[in-house]
Amino acid sequence: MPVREKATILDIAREAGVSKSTVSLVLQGSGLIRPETAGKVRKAIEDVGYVYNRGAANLRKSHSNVIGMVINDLTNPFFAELAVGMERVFQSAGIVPFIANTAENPVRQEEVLKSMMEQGVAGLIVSPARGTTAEAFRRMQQAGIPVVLAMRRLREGRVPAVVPDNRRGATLAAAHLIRKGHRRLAFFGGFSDMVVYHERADGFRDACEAHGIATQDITIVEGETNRKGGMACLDTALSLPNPPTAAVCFNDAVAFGVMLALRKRGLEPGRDFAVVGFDDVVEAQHYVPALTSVSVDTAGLGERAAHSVLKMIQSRTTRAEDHVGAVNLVVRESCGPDLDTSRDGVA
Amino acid sequence: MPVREKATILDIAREAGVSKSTVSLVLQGSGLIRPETAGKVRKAIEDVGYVYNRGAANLRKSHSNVIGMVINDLTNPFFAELAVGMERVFQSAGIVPFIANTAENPVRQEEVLKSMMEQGVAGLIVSPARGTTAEAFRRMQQAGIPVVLAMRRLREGRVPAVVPDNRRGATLAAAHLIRKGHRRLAFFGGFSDMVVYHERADGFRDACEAHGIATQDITIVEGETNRKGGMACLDTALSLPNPPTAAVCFNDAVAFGVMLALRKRGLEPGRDFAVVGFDDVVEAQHYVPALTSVSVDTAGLGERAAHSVLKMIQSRTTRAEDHVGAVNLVVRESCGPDLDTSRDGVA
DNA sequence: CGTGAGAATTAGAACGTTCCAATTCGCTGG
DNA sequence: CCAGCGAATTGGAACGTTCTAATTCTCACG
Repeated sequence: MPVREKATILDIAREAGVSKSTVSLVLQGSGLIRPETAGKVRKAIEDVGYVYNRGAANLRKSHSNVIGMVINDLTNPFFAELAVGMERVFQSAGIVPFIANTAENPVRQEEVLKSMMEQGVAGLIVSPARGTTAEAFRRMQQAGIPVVLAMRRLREGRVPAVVPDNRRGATLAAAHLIRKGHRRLAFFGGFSDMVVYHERADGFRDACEAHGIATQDITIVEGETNRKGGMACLDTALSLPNPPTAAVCFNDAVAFGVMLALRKRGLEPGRDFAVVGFDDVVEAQHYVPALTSVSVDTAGLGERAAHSVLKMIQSRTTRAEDHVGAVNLVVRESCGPDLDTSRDGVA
Repeated sequence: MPVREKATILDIAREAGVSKSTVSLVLQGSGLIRPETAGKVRKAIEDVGYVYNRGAANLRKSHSNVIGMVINDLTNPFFAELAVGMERVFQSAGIVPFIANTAENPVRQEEVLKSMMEQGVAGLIVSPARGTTAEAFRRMQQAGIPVVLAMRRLREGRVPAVVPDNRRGATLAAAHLIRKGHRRLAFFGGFSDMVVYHERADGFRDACEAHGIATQDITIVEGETNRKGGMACLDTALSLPNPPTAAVCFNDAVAFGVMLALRKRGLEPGRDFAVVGFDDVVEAQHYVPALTSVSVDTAGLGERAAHSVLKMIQSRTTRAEDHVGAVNLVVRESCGPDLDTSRDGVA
């Protein structure tokens, strides 16, 4: 491979015997150029192995076609689905989104956001790391770069968000358990510094209250939002004096953890303890037992968020309406059959 | 939010009462500047809300600190793990990798690679989409941009790759099944236009041959490398006249599919049919039954690949040694206990 | 054969940074 | 008080593109 210097627009102008302006015009597909000339230019481009320098171009154009996607946990299949939804709409808009992972780390997130800005992104879709404040987005607001939050909103600050109806989802889940005959319920996972946590936990409480579940029969255990956290939550809850017989989990990962921990204790999820998840990731239906979960149409929310940024970019505004996506409960096997109300649960 | 024009280095120079050169120096942390002056500059930067324009800078510097990561299926947790490994090393090198997904689509991959080049990436780690040819990387070779393939290598062409020892892994898996007493074996999933497929299938055949399994007792079924593909493979295989009693699967996703399909037929994975996966994704250990799988230290390979590009970038070369990562079989429950050799399998 | 009116092409000034070379500053020593 | 030196600062060209305004072609028409 010849390590020839990287070709510029002038090189290919010389090669094709035209001016750099002409080449530029061809590059942006202007109809002004005689097809014959355009052909010559395109051939030269191919011959020389020219690669367009978008950085240089943006210097003048001031609008790039890159959109950044900042995600807090690439490892959670849930976020991969979100990404997939977004990509669908960007692809058809001829845009290549750049994804970056923050691993739930605000410091890393700061770096990532900085890097994206420096790169000159036209817009940003962010699923913020735990503990993110509106402050983190001041820079973008200042620079007029559209930001849409996905899946998680901020406590304060006016950053538009696309989120599922967390409260209602949790209400549905809890009501389902109560309808099944459970009277001692738990909510597992999440931390009180996350807005989503409050929304879901509140929805859970709503249902308990509406159905007259006594406060002392409600167990709430905070914990990490992954399998490990779920396992820990269950262990904590079952060692309590008045243990629950069923749980609404912060998300599916936590639910899987809970089921794992149940098995480890020789209890069968669904029969000995009912579990509901949240998010309805693809694995939920394949698990044994299949997980009852609140479905949130992740990919759909991703699409929605993508459309939002696109529109904001076009209308050069930095604000937009929030969007709250519908949720619905997908009943599978992890809550077992209706509980005999005379039976008193398990421990 | 004041939609003030975006500030440049000159604005902050004016603000701080120094020259643009000084600001530039401060920006790159030169020790030449009097600390006092640097302080003034940094304050101005903060006040004005300046964001560095890396595009403009690269115009002169000609080396960026962006590294691209092109992945063929973000949805597969396996690749998310790969990404995580890479990020670990990039993070400590102060580099923010940009990830893009090709969804196993060579056309999309072409777009993505083009976009990354235009963005001026310093190097690329690519897990190529199915059917990718060396041709796809000619551009980068020409431009002297280091490319390292991860997890999949190309049939032809000299693009350095970091891959697991596929052949040996498949051999281990098959040998395990044979040791358990199985005599009619299958290999499920993957397509013959994938190099990995050949490596794994060959390893499988090696073991069969070494242990004297007759050719007519070997079933090979191609299929998609996801759950759906696995289900299809099992269905096909069990409808054959001389059906297998155990299978080595192309990857864990296929293995999960196979187990699903077994259940659907009322067969119990592990007891009625033995299954081995490949990749050992985190879910493998949590599945019921836990999946026996070939572990490949995905994150480790990711790290390795990352180090490779870094080194290539530094030494401005475009070639490097291949790296073949060690594999080992993690035995769990999906192959059941040793098979009674008098028993004749199932169908 | 001259004249316009488009159509097609082009020169040249930006854009925001880096970096070399040149300038100025602050001292020390004579 | 000045020479001289290193430290600190700065001017200006260059990087690869876009875009406006200007120029040159081409050709139909009188």
